[in-house]
Amino acid sequence: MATQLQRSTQTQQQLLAATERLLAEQGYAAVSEARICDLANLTRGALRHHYPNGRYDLLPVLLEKLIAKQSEKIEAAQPQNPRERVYLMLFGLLEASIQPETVAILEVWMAARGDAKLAERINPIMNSSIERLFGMTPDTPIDPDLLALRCLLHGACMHCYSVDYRHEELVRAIQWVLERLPPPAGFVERLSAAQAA
Amino acid sequence: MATQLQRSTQTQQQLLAATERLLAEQGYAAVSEARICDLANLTRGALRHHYPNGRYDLLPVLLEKLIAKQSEKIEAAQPQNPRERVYLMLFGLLEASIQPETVAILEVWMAARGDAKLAERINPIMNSSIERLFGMTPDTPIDPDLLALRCLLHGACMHCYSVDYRHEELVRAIQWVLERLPPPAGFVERLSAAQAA
DNA sequence: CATTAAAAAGACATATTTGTTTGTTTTCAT
DNA sequence: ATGAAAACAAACAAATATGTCTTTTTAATG
Repeated sequence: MATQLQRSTQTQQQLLAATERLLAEQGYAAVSEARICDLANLTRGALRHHYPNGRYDLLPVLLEKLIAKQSEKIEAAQPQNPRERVYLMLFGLLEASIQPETVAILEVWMAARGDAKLAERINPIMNSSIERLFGMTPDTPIDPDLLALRCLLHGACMHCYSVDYRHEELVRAIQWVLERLPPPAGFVERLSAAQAA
Repeated sequence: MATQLQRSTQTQQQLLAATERLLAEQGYAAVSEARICDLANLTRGALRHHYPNGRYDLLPVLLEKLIAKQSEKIEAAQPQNPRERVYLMLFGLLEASIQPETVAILEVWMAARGDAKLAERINPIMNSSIERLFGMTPDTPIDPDLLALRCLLHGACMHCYSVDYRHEELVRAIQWVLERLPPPAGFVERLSAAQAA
C-alpha cells in the first residue's frame, strides 16, 4: 500500500522510462501514447492525468531529466573547462556499448524541428544543455577544437545504428583520435585521481 | 503535350523532391503522403499510382537516388582509396552551408530501426552505400582513422540542427581537424589538379 | 469509518494517416 | 478518330492517433 506520492512518482517514472526506451530503440516516429502506455503497463488515462498535453508535457520533462543525469555524471569528475568536458564525454563512449540517453536526446532534438509546438517547449532546455553539458554559452563563439570534438561525439553516437556498427571498432576509432588530439595536460591524471577518491 | 514517359518521370521526381525536402527540413516524423502531395502539388492518387506501397516504395527509391548522387560526386574526383573518400566528403562540408541530401539519408536510416518493413527494404541500400560512398565492405574491419572521420562527418551534419549552429564555426572546426589529421600526402594536389581539368 | 480528492482506467468523439476503390483525364496505338 | 491503357484525381473504409470526458479504484483526512 504505497503512499499517493510514491504511486504517482512511480507511474511518472515508468512513463518516462518507456518513452526513453521507445526513443532510443525505435526512434521518435515510433513514439505514441498507446505504445508508451503498453510498454509501461498503464493506460492513457494515467498518462494524460500526469501529462495533460501528452508528449508536449512528457518530452520536456524527460529531456530535462536526461540532461540532468548526463550533467551530474560530468560534474562528478569536476571538469575545469569546456575542453575537459568534451573529453570526459568522449571517454564515456569508450566504456558503455551504447548510451540510450544520448540517443533519446538526439531523437527529440531532431524531431523538434518538424513540430513547432514541441520546439517551443524543448529549445530552452536544449539551449541550457549546451551550458550544462558542455559548459559553453550558446551565443558565444565556440573554439574550433571543441566544436570538432562535439561533432565527433554526436557522430559516434549515431554510428551505433549503422549497419556496420561494431563497438570495439568504435572504441579503437575514438582512441585513435584521442592519441592524435590529446586532452589538456594533466587531465587524465586528475581524472583517475578523482575516480580513485 | 508531354509524352507519357516524360509526364510520369516528372511527377515521380516531384514526389521524390518533396519527400527529400520534408525529410531534410522537418524530419521523418513529419513525412506523410498528404504532406508530400501538398508540397508536390499532386494528389495521393498520383503517389499511389507510382508507389503502390507508399513510403515503402518511395523511400527506397529516394535513398537509392540520393546515394547515387553522392556517389557520383565522389567518383568524379577519382579517389584511390577509402581514406581519400572520407576526406573528399569532409571537404564537401566546407563548401555548402547545408546538404539536405545527407540529412535526408540520415533521417531515413535512423527511422528505419523503428519500422521493420522499412528496414527490410532499406538495409540492402544502406549496406551498399558503405561500399559506394566510403569504398569499404560492411563486414570487413574498418581502420580506426576512417571510422573516426566518418563519425566526424555525420556529427557535423547533425550539428546543422543544433541551437548554436553557425556555419563559419563548423567550417573552422573541420579545418582544425584537417590540419591535425591531414589527408594522405599528395591528395590535395591531385584534387585541385582534377578540379582544374 | 465516512468523506474527499487524487490516481488510474475506460469510453467516446475527432482528426490524421493509410489502404483501396472508383471515376476522370490524358496519352498511345491502330 | 476511336478504343485501350496510362496517369491522375477523388472518394470511401479502416486503422491509428489525439483530445476530452466519465467512471472506478485507491489513498488521505476528519
